[in-house]
Amino acid sequence: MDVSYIIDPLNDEQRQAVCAPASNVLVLAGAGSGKTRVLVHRIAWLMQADNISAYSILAVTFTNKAAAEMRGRIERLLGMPSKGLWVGTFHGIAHRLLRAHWKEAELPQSFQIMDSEDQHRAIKRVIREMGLDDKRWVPREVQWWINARKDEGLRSHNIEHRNDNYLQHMVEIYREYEAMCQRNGALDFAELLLRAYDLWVKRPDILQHYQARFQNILVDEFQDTNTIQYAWIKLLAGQTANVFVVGDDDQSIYGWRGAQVENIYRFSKDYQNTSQFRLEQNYRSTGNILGAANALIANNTDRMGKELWTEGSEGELIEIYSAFNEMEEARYIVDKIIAWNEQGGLRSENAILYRSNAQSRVLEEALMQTGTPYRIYGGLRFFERQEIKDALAYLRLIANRADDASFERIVNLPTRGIGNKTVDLVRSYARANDVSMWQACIDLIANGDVTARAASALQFFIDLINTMQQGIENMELYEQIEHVIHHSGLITHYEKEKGEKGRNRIENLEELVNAGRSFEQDDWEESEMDMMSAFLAHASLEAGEGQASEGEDSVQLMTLHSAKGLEFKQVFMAGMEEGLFPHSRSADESGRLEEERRLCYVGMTRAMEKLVMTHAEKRRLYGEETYARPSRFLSEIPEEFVQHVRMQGTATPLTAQSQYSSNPVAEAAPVQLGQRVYHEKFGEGVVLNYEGEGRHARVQVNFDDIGSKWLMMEYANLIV
DNA sequence: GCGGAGACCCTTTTT
DNA sequence: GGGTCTCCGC
Repeated sequence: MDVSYIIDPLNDEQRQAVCAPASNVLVLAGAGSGKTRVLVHRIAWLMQADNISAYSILAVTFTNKAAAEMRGRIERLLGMPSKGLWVGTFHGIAHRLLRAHWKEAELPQSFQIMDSEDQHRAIKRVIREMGLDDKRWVPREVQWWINARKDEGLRSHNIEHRNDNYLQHMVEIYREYEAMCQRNGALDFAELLLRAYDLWVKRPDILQHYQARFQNILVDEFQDTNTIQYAWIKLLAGQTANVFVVGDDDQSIYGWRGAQVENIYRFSKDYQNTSQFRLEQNYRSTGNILGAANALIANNTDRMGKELWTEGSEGELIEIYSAFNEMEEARYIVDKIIAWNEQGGLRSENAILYRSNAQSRVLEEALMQTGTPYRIYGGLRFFERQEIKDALAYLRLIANRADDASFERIVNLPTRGIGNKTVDLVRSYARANDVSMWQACIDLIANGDVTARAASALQFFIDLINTMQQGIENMELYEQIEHVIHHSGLITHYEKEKGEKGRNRIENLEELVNAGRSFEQDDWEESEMDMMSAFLAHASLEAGEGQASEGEDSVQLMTLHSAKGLEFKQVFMAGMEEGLFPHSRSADESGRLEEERRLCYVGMTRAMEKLVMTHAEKRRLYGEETYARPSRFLSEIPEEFVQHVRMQGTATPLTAQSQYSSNPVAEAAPVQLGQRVYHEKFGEGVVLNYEGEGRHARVQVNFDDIGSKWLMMEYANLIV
């Protein structure tokens, strides 16, 4: 068989990795070095050259996007559908296993997946029911703690707490939460992995089946695996499978959610006969961008050591722009994008990256003002929207009456006279008698234990759900959704919400019907599940990037985290300020700081042609004005790669001076342009510019050591 | 039981 | 700044 189409497009290093003899392989792949390409070609190689069946191959990724892309590229390369091949996220594959073996995993067949918000609500409820103070036991923190334990493979009974009061409480909450999930047939994200792992540990016969099948396991982004994922792979691999992992320790940015970079180092020890390959040739970025990124990341200790290089040109210098405040920063970025666009470039070739989602608002406003189309990734995703979750809760309750979380969400939405008191009553009856809240309603009505008014309201709700279930029998999936959003009263309810918000919600609900329709066409695979259950699981596992206006050429906005794996011709990194990036919460531990630096490295290496990093001296964030120094990461980039750009107008300070000199306030300024001043922290410098009056007066000083800065006269204490 | 007004809290990244 | 929660009047 001719396999040249598989190996010809590869460079030497890539080819060695792709064609490595069947054994364990660790590929250390730098940013832009063709990581996905190696995985895709390796799979094709296994099938075509080694004649391995697609059925014996399992490829695991972290995001749905990556999984979809890998599958698509494999199919394009082979020119046929990848039948039998398992490609998916850790969570998706765990879910698939649990659906197939729900009984052995001790789950109800109708088990549901909770997203983070569902989990948060559930934990909150547990804390309240235990009579604990949620000021002291903050649901968010507890949630975080429980997830971290699950990621380590620990259940409540595995955790020692001896005389530690705090731990003891945490473990108790954890235990109660576990019990509640089990009662309701609800699984959180971490539980999917843990259950799938436990399933194999408890049932060696099932494990053996999969071990025999998946003799070839491939893992993408290996540096992001956590303890349980590592253990899961290891269990599956057993003694005989060949494991091929690709990763980059410099791009490990998920330590905060349990990812263990150490897993890369461990790999060669845990898997015998591992051959190791390094991909350092970069096909993405210019020499200057790579030089800067290499220099930055060299500040981290604990690296496996890699240096990216390119055959391409040096390209343009990296631009560092010092803005005055966040609005000016945004305007600068948008202007550059518009210029790019006017010179014939696409808007979609531009990405604006930021550390935290809170930064996106100002950027959005600037884009909107200029009528520049944009698209935001992350933030609130489709299936996470309130109205969508309401609709899904109806569908879930129809599918599974024991789903208490869904019950609570919609029992009085739209309001139908079932208030907190009644719900409390239902909840405590359910707890006391160990039945679902649904069943509790039925019992309470039958026993006459509720007021006549509450009883009739509850009965109305029960009838509503039952009637809808009958109503949607024999309907197509999308018709079922349509039926439910109308008959539940959700549409009417949201129609009452005024303004654009309400209209959007209606549109989203209608979009949900469309989502059902396209799910039927594209995503539905025959399996143990009925289509509705599959759709509901899909809604939890894939938050749904799909937004409207996808077709339009638009600027891409996203956090640095979600930019990993992507590339853009021109990249803007906004908010390069101490406290924001590196984030203040990362300052205390050095490990966290290194992770921030890796995040910066990830951001920089997204750029193909041009990288612009901006910082603002003054920023309104979380409703408060803050002043921040430029990020230390900026000063870690050697000057040879950098071009500093100052605020517009300041490049010609003297003309600016003539404009201002007619201004009486400027004339009254305590400093003069061109004057030499001394600042306690920044040393000596020359006054370049001055503006504002009184308390708000600001002065720009070009310091001998650190360059130009805007300072508030009020605080600067300049010595003339 | 319902809805509005104001206090209160947080505030990184996501499958 | 804004989302959530609580309280209060209807």
